[in-house]
Amino acid sequence: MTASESPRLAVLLAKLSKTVYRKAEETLPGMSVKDYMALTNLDDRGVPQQRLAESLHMDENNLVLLLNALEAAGSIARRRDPDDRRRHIVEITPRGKKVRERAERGMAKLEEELLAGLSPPERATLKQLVLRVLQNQAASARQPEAARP
Amino acid sequence: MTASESPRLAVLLAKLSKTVYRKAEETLPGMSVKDYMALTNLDDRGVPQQRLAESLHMDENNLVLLLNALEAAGSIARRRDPDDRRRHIVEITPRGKKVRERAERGMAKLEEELLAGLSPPERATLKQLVLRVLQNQAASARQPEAARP
DNA sequence: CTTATTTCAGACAAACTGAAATAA
DNA sequence: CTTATTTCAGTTGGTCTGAAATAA
Repeated sequence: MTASESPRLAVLLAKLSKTVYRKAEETLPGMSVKDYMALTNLDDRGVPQQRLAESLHMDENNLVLLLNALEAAGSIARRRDPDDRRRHIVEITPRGKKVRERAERGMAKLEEELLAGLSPPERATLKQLVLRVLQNQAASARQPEAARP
Repeated sequence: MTASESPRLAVLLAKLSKTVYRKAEETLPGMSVKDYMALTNLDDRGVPQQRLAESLHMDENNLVLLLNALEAAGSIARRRDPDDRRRHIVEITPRGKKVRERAERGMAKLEEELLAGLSPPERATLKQLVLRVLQNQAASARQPEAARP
C-alpha cells in the first residue's frame, strides 16, 4: 500500500465489485451479469417494467434492450397490464427459470470461492452489513433530506 | 423482494457499488472517481506506471489516457526510471496533493452518509471483512490454482 | 390537451485490440 | 533479434438524450 491512511470503503467496494463482476462474466453460462440480475428480480406473478428498472438501478431505456434479448431467447415474456394498458408486465418463463437455476449454481460456486477466507458467521455478518447499508440508502433516497428549520 | 432465496453477495455488491459510484461522481469536486482512485495510489517516492495499473485493476492502455489528463491538470508528473529507462515513474505533485485532500474530504462525507445506519464497531467490521475478501482474492490470483493429483 | 409508459435511433464516453516507438 | 514498457489510433460495447407511439 502506498497511501498512509486506511483506504476508503468506497475504494474497497469499487475494487471488490470490479473483480466480482469479471469473475461472474466468466462463470455465468452463456449470459451476462445483467441478464442474471434481471432474471433474479422476476417471479411468476410478473413485475411492471418500470418497477424492474428501479430495483435494478437501471435506466428504463437500457432495460428495453436487455429485455428484448431475454425475450428473443425465450427467458421472459411481456404482456400488457389489463388495469393500465400503458404498462408492460414482465414475467419469467419456464425456460427462463431453468436458465436462472443454472446461473444460480454458477454464482453459488463463485460466492464460495470469494468467501473462502471467511468463517460461516463472518460470511453471514458481511452479508447482513452490506444489506443494511443498501436498505438505509434506499430509505434515505425515498425520504431525501430532513427539513432544516 | 421478488425472489424467495436470499440474494447473492455478488448482487448486493453490484448494487451497492453502483450507488456509491454515482454518489461519488456527484460529490467529488471537478474530478472523476478514477482520478481520485489514481491519486490515492500515489506517493512522493513515485510508483511505476505498470504497478499503478495493477493496483487499480485497470488496463495499462486506459491508464495512459487517465494519466495524460492528470498530468495536463498538473496533479501528477511522469519521469523516466533511471534504472530502467523504459519505465515511467508516476508521482503526485504538491498541487495533486491539494486536489486529493479536497477529494478526501468529500469522500469522507460520503462514507459518513453511507454508513449512517451502522454503529462504529459495525463499520469497522464491515471494512475489515471487505478488506480480507479483497486480500484473499489477490492472493489466489497470484497463486492461481492448487495442482490436482 | 397533458401526462405516463415503452420503444427506438443517434450521440457520447469508456474499455479493449493492435500496432508503433523506445529502451533493455 | 527478442522482450518489456509506454503510447496512441481504431473499434466495439454500454450508457445516456431525445423523440415517437400508444394509452390514460
